[in-house]
Amino acid sequence: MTKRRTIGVLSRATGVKVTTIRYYETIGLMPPPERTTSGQRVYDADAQARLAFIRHARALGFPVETIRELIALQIDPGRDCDSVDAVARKRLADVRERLEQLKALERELERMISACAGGRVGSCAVMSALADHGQCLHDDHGHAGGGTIATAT
Amino acid sequence: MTKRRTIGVLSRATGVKVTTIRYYETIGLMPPPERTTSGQRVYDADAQARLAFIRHARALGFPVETIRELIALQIDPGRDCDSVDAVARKRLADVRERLEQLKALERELERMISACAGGRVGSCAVMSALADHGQCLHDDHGHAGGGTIATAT
DNA sequence: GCTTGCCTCTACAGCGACTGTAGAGTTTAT
DNA sequence: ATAAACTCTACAGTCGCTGTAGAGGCAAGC
Repeated sequence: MTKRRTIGVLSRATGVKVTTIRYYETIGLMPPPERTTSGQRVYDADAQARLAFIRHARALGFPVETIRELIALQIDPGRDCDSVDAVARKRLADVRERLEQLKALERELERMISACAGGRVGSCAVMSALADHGQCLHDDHGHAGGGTIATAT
Repeated sequence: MTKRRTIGVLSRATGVKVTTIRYYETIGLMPPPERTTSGQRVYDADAQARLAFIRHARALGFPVETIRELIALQIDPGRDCDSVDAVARKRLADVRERLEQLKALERELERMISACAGGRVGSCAVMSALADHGQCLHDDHGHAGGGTIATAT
């Protein structure tokens, strides 16, 4: 007996919000499930496994497009593992790059905060550190407008 | 003689793209500058300082709303420095939290990749690690649907 | 004066990955 | 029978920009 899951049950089982599950369906990441006569979605164990896979990959920061590729590979399990490995390695490289950026941010924020003596805003070290024309971080203020600002948080 | 800067000059001076400067104007982060008779924007040194401040704060990951608050504080420099300090500390806490998350991702990705023996996709360790129902990272799969998936990269 | 080539203008759509809302219908529990 | 909880669709909004289209402006060289 294959368990019949409504979208809410599936949501609680996987930790993916109901609206997000429907969104994944609209973008083709989840296949359209069967419906009851009244039109409610009914999911099986395969759907749950797939959603769990997606959730885990998203938690690791893989973009949706990459997950789409991984699923395509999954469906064709005879192929070489290299592409999967490459995707994971690429992701690891991205994560490490972001880690370095964040560590730099951490250092600068620490420096700013420790300099704050708690006076008035007019003489606040944090403020003057910010007003300082971006010397500390990545000061490309001379030549090119390569203004890729660090993607937030 | 106050230098008259067109938007392109300002852009090159600060490393903020022309379109982004105009965007900051529409959202009220930059004040509307003077215009030539033909309608082109003309900026002064104050505008450049303000834009440099914004750029630096954005590079540190402060959200635009927070920068708006900081600018409001800046305009009123007699007030206590506490709120500025608090904003910076909050940001530091956010950065550190994100650092921890990313380190966890790094560890899990390393583990996945080192387990990959390079066979076929059907038996790929990376794939089965992903299919594994989210045990490793933050397995809130029991009770609540608190599905805040780690914000990507 | 005229052309060339870059610069600037406005207005609006699109990105990624969802989230929120409105308004209506369905299922389950009491 | 009724209330509570769930589900449906469709679409707008989020954040911080980026890209596009089509039109007009400006300095330098001829």
